[in-house]
Parts: sequence; structure tokens; C-alpha cells
Amino acid sequence: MVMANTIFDILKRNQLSVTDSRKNILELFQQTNGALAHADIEKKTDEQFDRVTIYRTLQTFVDKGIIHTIPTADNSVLYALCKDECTQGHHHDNHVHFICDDCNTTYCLDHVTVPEVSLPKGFNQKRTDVVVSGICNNCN
Amino acid sequence: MVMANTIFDILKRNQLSVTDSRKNILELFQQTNGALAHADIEKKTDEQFDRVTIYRTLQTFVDKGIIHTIPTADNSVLYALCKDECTQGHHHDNHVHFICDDCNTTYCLDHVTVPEVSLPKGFNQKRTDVVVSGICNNCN
DNA sequence: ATAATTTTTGCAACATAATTGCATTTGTTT
DNA sequence: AAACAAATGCAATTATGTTGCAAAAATTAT
Repeated sequence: MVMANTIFDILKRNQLSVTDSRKNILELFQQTNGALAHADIEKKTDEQFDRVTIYRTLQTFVDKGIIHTIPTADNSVLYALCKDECTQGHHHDNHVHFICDDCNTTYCLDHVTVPEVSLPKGFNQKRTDVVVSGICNNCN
Repeated sequence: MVMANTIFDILKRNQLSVTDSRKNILELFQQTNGALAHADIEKKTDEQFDRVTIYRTLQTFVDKGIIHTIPTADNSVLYALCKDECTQGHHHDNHVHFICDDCNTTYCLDHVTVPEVSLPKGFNQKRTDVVVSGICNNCN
């Protein structure tokens, strides 16, 4: 099955009504090579949307598996597009994230797969996040 | 070189003055098998220290490489002891963290080493965080 | 197309988390 | 024990995130 990837189709496919904020924020993710924080989105949409709307839009997208959160060692919450859309709730996002210590950009390294981790007995693995930090190819 | 690991020695070795809050918080980490959030520390020290003091103590310990932060998928910031003390700034903490979806405990799986990740050209790796989530051996 | 219905948005209020400046207290050095 | 340096606690401030509800927008039915 071939799925269209226009913004409209993505929203429709996920049973979401097509609104300005959703269109704009989703477009922003498609144009961005990397991850975005709430504050980034606020700025880059020129503050045309309420903070609350952005929070809710992000949450909706996460719930639908359109974007995913990236764990970071500092406090910040980052979001990035899921390359292959995940089914609702069952999110699997098995690529490595890279955060540049210099320019602070976050990359989804889609071609670097997450290695297997063997856990001690009794531990049941659901999800693995790998976050590498260092200097990116731009800053090098 | 053998390093003493009493609380006093750890503080001294890191050129930190020995204060009540630092002694208590460091002791708490040594007694805790796992990670602690700011709120945990506040509770477990019986609220004898100001919130701000705890923030500053944690930051100091991170700067000195005595503890490290753990990236989590949700927002929360967790801290855990570095097993081998890291040199200031150059932090390497190559074990896997496990977060239980059920009881929410975070484990430092010291014996599960972080697998090698090969990055694309131009990317320079400094640190790798692996966070596995699922069900722990207690909740299973 | 228009009206009815559902969903989303923006505002206000609230709650929590984290940071900063400064006077006081505590720890360290002389 | 005094002088000095560093850390603490308080108050104020900023940042971050949540909730309820009326108004606005989108979807569905007519």
C-alpha cells in the first residue's frame, strides 16, 4: 500500500481535522532536518499560535505516531518526525539520535540502527533509545 | 592509584567544601540503588535543605563528574552516581539505563555495556546514552 | 450551499519547575 | 581566633506545563 505524504493526507489518514496550526507545525517538521523543541516551534511559526495550542498539537502528533519525543540528558523535550509512521500507542523508533554539543542541533540518524542490548534476567525490553552526543559534521 | 571513597574524601578530592547538604545528598546517592530526581532528594532529606540548595548541589556534582544525568523519554531529570568518577567535563558513563514503565524505577545496569555505534562521516562521538524501557525484574 | 454538530483554538487562571541576586551563615585558611 | 572565601536560604522572577471554558473553525448532515 502506497501512502501519500502530503500534509493533508497525513492528517486525514490519522483522522485529524485539518487546521492551520497542525498544517503549519507539521510542515515545519518536514522542512527541518532534525528535532524541534516547543520553544523552537513557537519562534519558527512566528508566534501565530498559542503556547497551549502547540502543546496540544505536539501531544496529538505523538499520540498518533506522527512525531516522537527524543530523550535528552538535560531537561529539554525534543520532537522529531517518525520516518515510518508508527501505529498509535505502539511506537517503535529504532534509529539513533545525535545531539551536537556545539550547535545544539539534533539529528535523526536514520541509517544507524539501534544495536541489540541484552538485559539481565527478568527485565523485559519494550523500547530502546540511543542518544549520542558530540560534534556534528557541520561543526567539525 | 587507590582512591578512598568515603564521602569526605570524594568531596575533598573534588575541591569542594564539606557541607551538610553535600554530605547528606551524596550519602543518599550511595545508599540508593538507582537514580534520583530532584523531588526524591527533597523528600528523602526530610526537606531540611532548600530547593535551591539541592539544585546547586546537583549541578556542582554533575560539573565535577560525581553524578551524571540520565536522559529520560518523559520530561523528568534523573541523576545517578558515576561509578568511576569522570574527569570534569569529560564525562563517560558507558552503562545502560533501564526505566520500568510500571514502578518507574530507574536502574543503572552497570554490567550491560553500551554497544558501539558507528556514526556517519564527520560526526564525532563524545558520549552515548542508552535508555531501555520496559518491565523490570521486580514487576515481572 | 447552509445549518447543525463536533472539534479545536485561545484566553485566563493555575500549578510546577528552575534560576538569580543578595544578605546571612557556614566552612576554610591564616 | 580572626579574616577570608564559599555555600546556604530567602524572596523574587522566569520558564514550563496543565486545565476549564467560551469562541472560533472544521467537519458532517441536510
